[in-house]
Order: sequence, then C-alpha cells, then structure tokens
Amino acid sequence: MPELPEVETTVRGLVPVLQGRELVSVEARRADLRFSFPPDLRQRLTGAKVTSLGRRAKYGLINTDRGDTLVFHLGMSGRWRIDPEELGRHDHFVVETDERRRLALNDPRRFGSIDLIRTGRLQVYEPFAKLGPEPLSDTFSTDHLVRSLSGRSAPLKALLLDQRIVAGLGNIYVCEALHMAGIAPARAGGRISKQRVARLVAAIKEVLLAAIEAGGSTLRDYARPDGELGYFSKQWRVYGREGEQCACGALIRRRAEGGRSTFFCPSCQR
DNA sequence: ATGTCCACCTGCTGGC
DNA sequence: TGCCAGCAGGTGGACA
Repeated sequence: MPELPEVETTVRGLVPVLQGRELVSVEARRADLRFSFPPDLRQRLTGAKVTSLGRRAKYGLINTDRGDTLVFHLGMSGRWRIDPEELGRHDHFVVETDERRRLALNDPRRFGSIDLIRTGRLQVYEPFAKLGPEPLSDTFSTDHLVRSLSGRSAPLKALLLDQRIVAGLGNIYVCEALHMAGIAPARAGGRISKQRVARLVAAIKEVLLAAIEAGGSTLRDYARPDGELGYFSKQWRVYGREGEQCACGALIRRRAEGGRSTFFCPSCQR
C-alpha cells in the first residue's frame, strides 16, 4: 500500500530496529527488482552503522556512518517484514543487525527497488532530481499548485499523480483528496479557481496526515507477513467504494482511465 | 512540451 | 472444483 503515508509509516516502523544499529549481515537474494542495485552494495553496507532514517516522496532512506544512503522504493506490493520466522520467495533483500533483528524487503511484483547512493549526492540523484515538493511541506502551497496547473488541459487527477508537481501522492489519496475538496477528477487542471485549489491543497495535507496517524497505530499490521491494510482503509470515503453511498447520498462511481481506477462522487464533486 | 497508453510482475477474486 | 479474465497502492518509456 505504498503511497507517502505508508512509506512514512514504514520508515517509522524501521527506526526502532535500525537506528544506531550495525548491519552485521546483508543478503541480496535476487537482484532483479525494478532495476539492479550496485554490485558493491553488500560490501558497502556490511559492518556499517545506521545513523538515521528518512523519506523523500515514496522513497525510504536509510543513512549509514559510511556516507551512504540505502534508498528503497516499495513499488506496488513491497513491504518490510520485521523478524520473519522464515524467508519466502519474495523476500528479496535481507539485513540483520547486531541485536539479531532481521528485516526482509518483500515484494512479489518486484516493481520496487533498492539503491545505494552517496548521501551527499542525494540531491542530484536522478530519481529525486525532478520530484516536486513534499505535500506536507510549506513549499507545497496554493501558489505552487496554481502555477503548476496553469495552462494544463489534462485531468486534474492525472496531474496530481505526476510526481514532478507534487511528490508522494498515489491513486488512493488523490481520489480521497479530490473528494474531500469537492472537485471532479476529470476537470482540466488549468480550469480550477484559486479558491478551489486552496481547498485542494488543504485536503491533500489533511488526508495524508490522517493516514499517517492511522498508519502509526497499525504499524504491526504493516510489518506483518500477511500485509493487511492499515486502519486508514476503513476511512476511505470513495476509494474502493463503487456503488456505495457517498455521505451526500449519491452513489459512488468508478471510472477506468489509462489503466487506473478513479473513484468519485458525481454529485458532490464538480 | 503535453497528454495518453502500455509494459513491467505476481497474486487474488469473482464469474462461469 | 477448475479455469480464466480482470484488477491491484508505481514508474517511466513510447508514441502522436
């Protein structure tokens, strides 16, 4: 379930296991995730101490005292398993700490990735270079979004999924934020009043914060091998609710666009 | 440049 | 019960 809140929750879940710990064992069980990591990754990580963890957009960051940052992306189906009893065929990357805690990056579809980057070069790291602002930062403002949408004819929903405009939103939270802001997903990006853009910016921040909060309370579900959805899935107002009643009474609709499903309320989203 | 579609990969669900 | 189509949280490349 990896959009920004899930990655944030994952990173917070890794902190107690990894922060300040030495990596005594690093095992790559298969290298062909979305792309292959550097061949010296294992050597550079083994014996290194984790100094801190972080997140950029949907990427998790694990910093070491050797000046390297392990960058991971969970793709569609990735998650970290904490202290798995045994390893399965989708546990592609496994580390063990000096406290004998074990972490396995599990990703059946292998759309995720890991990479090892010099920490000082993260800003010029290619996948990061084009990313837009963090949605929860002050840089992500009404002015920024108005500028980014200006003159664009693509559906607003598609533009919000563009990580160059705002980094970290995915299909679920875009649907939820648009519903919260009362804006139709198909509306052209450049044809939304500033006032409504302001409402949208607030809705995006609100829905992400709420999801992080809910995720934080279900961290254990997250790390578990069965990979259940966090509690926030129970708070979805439109996502996954085709045919159900919106709070306004109308029926929620689903529309497929470019291979993705959009859920919306035709009555309160205009 | 912008907009749109598709491939990448595996697993699960629902309909027949 | 078994099979198969359809669908799934992301990303980036191809194309018009």
